[in-house]
Amino acid sequence: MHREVREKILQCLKKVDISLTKPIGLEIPKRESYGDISTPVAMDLAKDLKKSPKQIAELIVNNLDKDIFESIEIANPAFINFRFKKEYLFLKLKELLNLGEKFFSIDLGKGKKIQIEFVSANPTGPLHLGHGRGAAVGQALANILKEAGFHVHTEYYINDAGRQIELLGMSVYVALQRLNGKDLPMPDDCYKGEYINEIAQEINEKYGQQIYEKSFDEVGDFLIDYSYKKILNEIKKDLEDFGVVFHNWVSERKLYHTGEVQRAIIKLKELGYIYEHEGALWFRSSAFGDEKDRVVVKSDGSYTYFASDIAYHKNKIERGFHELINIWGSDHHGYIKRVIAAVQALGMNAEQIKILLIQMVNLLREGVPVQMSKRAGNFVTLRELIDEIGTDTTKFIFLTRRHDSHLEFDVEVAKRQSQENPVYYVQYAHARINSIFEKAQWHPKDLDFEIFNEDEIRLLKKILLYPMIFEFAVSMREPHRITFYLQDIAGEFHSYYHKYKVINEDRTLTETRLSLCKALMFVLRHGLRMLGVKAPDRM
RNA sequence: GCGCCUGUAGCUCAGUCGGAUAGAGCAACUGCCUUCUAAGCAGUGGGUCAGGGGUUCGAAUCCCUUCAGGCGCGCCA
Repeated sequence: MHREVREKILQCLKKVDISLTKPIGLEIPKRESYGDISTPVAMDLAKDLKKSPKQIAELIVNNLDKDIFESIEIANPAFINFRFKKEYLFLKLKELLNLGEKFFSIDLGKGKKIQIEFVSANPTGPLHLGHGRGAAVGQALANILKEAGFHVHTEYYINDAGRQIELLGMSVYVALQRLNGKDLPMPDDCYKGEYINEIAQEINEKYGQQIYEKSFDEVGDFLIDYSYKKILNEIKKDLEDFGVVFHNWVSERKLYHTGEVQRAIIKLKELGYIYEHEGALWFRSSAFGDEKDRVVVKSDGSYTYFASDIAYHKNKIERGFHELINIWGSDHHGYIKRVIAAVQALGMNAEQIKILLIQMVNLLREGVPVQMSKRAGNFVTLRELIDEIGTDTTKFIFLTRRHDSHLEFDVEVAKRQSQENPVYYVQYAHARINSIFEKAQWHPKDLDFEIFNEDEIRLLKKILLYPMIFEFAVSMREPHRITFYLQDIAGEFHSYYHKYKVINEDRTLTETRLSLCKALMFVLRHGLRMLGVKAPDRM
């Protein structure tokens, strides 16, 4: 619906020979008295055209094709407020009913290839809350972008090389020794969670003394391999149960083994961005706005983590994506500039890579902050949330915040609150509608939309504006906007449901109201599907 | 010390890259189940948008500054 408005304004501007410098802004007015949809475009144009905003607004209104509007008003300072004709609304409703959820598919992507890399947690321990948040956002983003016509490719980058993974092996080794009566202290930088002991236990049962009697040098590689693979499998299972699916899993090790890391450095050297200083090789990231240059090959000849990351991004670029989206924990923010610098050095525009930071999740229990440390083994896992709170609630809570705002997650409240939880509110609306359709047969033949009352028209308008919200969520890369809309429209429905009987003695009225419910059902299903949340038939 | 993020109702948070009289949910209080699901509805109260300056027709939004909180600042990963 909003697209027709935008289209008409564009046509009109063309007609009066005004060119735009930025896209036409459309808003849903705060007050109903301001109309159904509104644009501040006249005010935006005022500066460029050196005319009063009001004059421009009048010019636009006078030259506008008004067929779908009941009224168009100019309000102070120079908003143009549109109100749709009922017949037009009914036309759109019929279209929606015919198409179902396909009504909401739009082609904004035009086949553009986007890669989203998210979660990418080190396989040194179970996924925790923060990873869950990244997973929920990443998956929802993938869903909406795909729905909007982008070719979306999701990927998990496995940091299965380097120091952390070695520490994992060492942790298991020490746990194994302790299990067999040796009084070895667990080194400070080792992982201490219960899962380490479980892995040690498992290895002990399977292999016993042929492992623990040997030195770490002898069995380290085996332990590392065994442990990280086991953990990675757990991670995969957790994500699967959380409804998150990756098209691809990329191994950091592999980038080393195939020589891609080396080739990436050579490539940068050829491009003139690598120089030697104090025995190390540096990448000239300062040429792209980073505070200082960064080491890629240490003076002892080994690569830094950054080197493999460059290789990984080079690999992404070579696969021909038009846009890369990386979803990181906010504690990596200091890393952004150098990665964007590397991507630019390798020939991509800065606009083609977006790094979304997922802010910290502050964990509370009954209002009391819980200190989380992966190494200390003191944290709430995603698995725990899935089991105790459920995937739908967990996802919904994660998606009821902007990704870059801090989130307080009180586990006890989320568990206890199951009755007042916003996700149930939305799902309940769907279940209620479904129960209506279980009681009534819907034969959308003798519809008479003219009998809609004020409340029904309002609900219909809100339903028909969902595509605008959806489009906005897509272009801003902000799935949480859908979450808020769903809560809003669910509220409208509950209110309506309470006030009117959908099934009643009047055949035509019943059919017509059922049509409205059907339309809303499509919206709820679509929105929930985008968030990765179930739309249950009964509750 | 430098950098990034945040500061909106008692609490948790929205607020369409500058727009109209700042919005939800929770909590509190008052009502509503013989009627399509009460995981619901109707209503009431609640704000100097952290403080101060600036930019302009117009600021929660942009700039400067102060304060408060979080997170980063290795030839670690």
